Amino acid sequence: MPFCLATWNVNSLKVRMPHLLAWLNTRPVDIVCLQETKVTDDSFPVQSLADVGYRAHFAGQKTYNGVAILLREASVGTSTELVCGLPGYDDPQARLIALTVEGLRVVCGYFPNGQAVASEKYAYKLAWIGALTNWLREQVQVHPQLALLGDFNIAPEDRDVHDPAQWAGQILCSDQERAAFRALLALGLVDAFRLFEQAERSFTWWDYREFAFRRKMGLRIDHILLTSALAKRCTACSIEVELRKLERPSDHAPVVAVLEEFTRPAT
DNA sequence: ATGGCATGACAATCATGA
Repeated sequence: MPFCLATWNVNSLKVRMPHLLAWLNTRPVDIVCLQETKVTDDSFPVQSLADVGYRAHFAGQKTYNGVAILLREASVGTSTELVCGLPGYDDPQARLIALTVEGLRVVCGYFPNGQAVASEKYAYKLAWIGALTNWLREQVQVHPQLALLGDFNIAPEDRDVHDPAQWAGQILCSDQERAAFRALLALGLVDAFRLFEQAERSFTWWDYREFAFRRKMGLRIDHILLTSALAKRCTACSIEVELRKLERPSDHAPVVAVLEEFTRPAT
């Protein structure tokens, strides 16, 4: 049985629960990273997810942000080393959660949007990613099998943008953001999606406005980065575009990476 | 040049997203 890792910005877990449950029913991925849950921890739908076989770890806040990692009970054991919030970076915004399961370090991040280049939020975005990069530099040493999944809010290359000329230098596509993305790769991580041949105009986010989805006007800003040890085990990576076609969809589609059968290292 | 659409908080608009 292959082992599947997924990431999905749900844009409100409360609103997207029916979609999430239906999706997990047809595609029972083993580990699911969620962003923009927009729920406080006391109202996280723990029971509804337990009912369909998933154990949840979460770090949320009111109205904005919020991240979670769901573990499929039938396929993974106990998790350890739970981290909520970016270590060493004092941040009231709930944007990071990490845990270790099956020898796998799973880091789920909701990167700041940045709003506009040169804005205060842009500076925060770059600082946040810088702090993440520094923390991961240590993490990849300790955990050779590490996966960074989430909404990066960065389109790494022009081929990840429906209209590169229109987006040139804009937020999500600026040189500094792309450099920050490459700095993450420089830690020894690889973009799982680009390990395989993919269709042109493959995106993970489409604006709700202007019929952007049907017009294929999107960006690829949700990613799964893998250490080389994991990349060797990765046999496929795809975007679950079908979920963007549903009624009341999230503006993001999930990304799924498939790993070949995991062999527990000898202890 | 601006807003479009969606969500949540809050009770008519407003902040935020990307």
